[in-house]
Amino acid sequence: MLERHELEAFLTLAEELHFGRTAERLHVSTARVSQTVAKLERRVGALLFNRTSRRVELSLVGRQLYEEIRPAWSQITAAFERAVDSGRGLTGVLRVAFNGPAAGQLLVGVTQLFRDRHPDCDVQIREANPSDVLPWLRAGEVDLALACHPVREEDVVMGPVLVREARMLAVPAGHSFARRATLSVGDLERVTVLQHPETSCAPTAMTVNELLTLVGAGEGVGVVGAHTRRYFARPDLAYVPFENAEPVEWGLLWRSDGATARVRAFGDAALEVAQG
Amino acid sequence: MLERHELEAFLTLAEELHFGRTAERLHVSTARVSQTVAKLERRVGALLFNRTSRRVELSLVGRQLYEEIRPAWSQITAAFERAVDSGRGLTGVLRVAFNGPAAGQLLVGVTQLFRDRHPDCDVQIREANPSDVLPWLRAGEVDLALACHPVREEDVVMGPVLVREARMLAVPAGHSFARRATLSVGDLERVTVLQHPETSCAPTAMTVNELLTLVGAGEGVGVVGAHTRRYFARPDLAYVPFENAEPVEWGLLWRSDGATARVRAFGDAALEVAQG
DNA sequence: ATGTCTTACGGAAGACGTAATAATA
DNA sequence: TATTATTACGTCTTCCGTAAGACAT
Repeated sequence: MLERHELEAFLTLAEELHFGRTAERLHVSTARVSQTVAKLERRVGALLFNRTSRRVELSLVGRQLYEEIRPAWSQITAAFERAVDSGRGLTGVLRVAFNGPAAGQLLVGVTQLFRDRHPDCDVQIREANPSDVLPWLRAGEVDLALACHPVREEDVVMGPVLVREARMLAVPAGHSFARRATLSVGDLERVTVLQHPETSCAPTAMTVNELLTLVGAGEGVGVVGAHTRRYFARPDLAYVPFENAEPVEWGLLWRSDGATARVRAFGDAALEVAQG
Repeated sequence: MLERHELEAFLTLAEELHFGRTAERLHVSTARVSQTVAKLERRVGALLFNRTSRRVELSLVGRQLYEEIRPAWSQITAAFERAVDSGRGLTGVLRVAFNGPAAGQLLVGVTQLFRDRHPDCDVQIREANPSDVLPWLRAGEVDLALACHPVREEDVVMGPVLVREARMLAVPAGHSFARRATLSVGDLERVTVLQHPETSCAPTAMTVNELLTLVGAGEGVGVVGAHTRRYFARPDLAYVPFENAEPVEWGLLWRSDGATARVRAFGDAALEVAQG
């Protein structure tokens, strides 16, 4: 008595706190989520969520239940995944997200190696905007993402660093910094730094192109990785390296409860390609 | 993807290793168990059980899966039970097994107190043969059992001792021991001791009456608790106390993953009745 | 030959989506 | 008024038991 679909509806709603998004993640209608949760609450005998048509939040019993069953259910799904993997070897689909042409190019090589080794496992690559990466991972829309480290989230694991590149500043072509050979981090205090999703949690630009356009328009400057200079050379911009900044590091991300054999095997392939 | 009914069919079959008993525990037909497991195996891509129509045993992947999933699922069901308890207070049914008239009499008092405190929770009492106690607990047919301590099983928990009584020996009326005021444990070496389910794992008598009948027929002697003398006084038997034996101890037993609020509340009531 | 697992098939339960409704900010 | 949760209802999947079959001892 506590069906899988009820469990997942409850867990997902507890995370999303929104019937629409929950339904989307579960690929069902919002009506179904509502009815499923309502039925569960009737059986428990108490509201699991306090909600109006505008806000959803966990009740006390709901929170307690969530905390107790979330890790256990992750364990079960992971164990099942492992059983499938050892049952049929590496099969199924592995969905990988990336952001930016440099990451894409790296993934091409990794994917070739992976497909070579595991021909029965399908690999699907999707480009993501930086702000999509974590939501996609959390929703299970992708199993892996190649993104900028560091991501400090409890439910997401970072793999080893695959690429390290110099941190550079994108400035308008006419800016005084454009004539400098190098910059120091201290120089940033004298200019407006536009936030960029790869390096910040509160972005003003959702994509690299948006950021660079803003910089070109003189709205400010932007911190980017060295690859940007190669892939996004523009007449209205100049890129100047820092002399004392930490490098930008790229690596794979996956959900901490999503470390399936597929994910681990892809991580192995990625590390080999990056090192070789 | 791993429905509750599949999970329970798998876990139960892994414990019973028998489709018929599994079906019985799950209250479904054996055909259903067979189809459910078969479907699960198709999805995993490997046999979970090696079986003929005569023998069922866990495969390697099956064993791995069982060990990883068993504790997690227990956690989930227990958490759900707790949610229901805190949601509607103590409701539902509590099924308690006991063995022997003395235990039954104690349970009458405990049940009265429990019903007084938790009028919304139904209590069902069933008498069990000593050999039924553990199977019934494991199958979830009862939530609690009042039985002889000690039971040393990993999946069964013993509550505190509720009753302590002298250990006595049942002997034929004409036996030389029948004229003794007391016996020592050493005396047992000179006679045939019939095993009794309450005190042994390899019984020759399934019930107390069977044991006493055998003793009366001169087949041997039997070790029993003092209450037996009161409830099973027979002309063909004599009961003689030991002077140096450990007392017989009675207490409640429940499944280690079945410590619901109902079970705990009944345990509390039992302890109060036994002490008061 | 008997007990046990599996296959075949018809019926019922309930999970699902669409569309209309209620409620909140 | 717009957004979001809930209710109503018809469809369809699939879970289920019965009964017959296959298999091993």
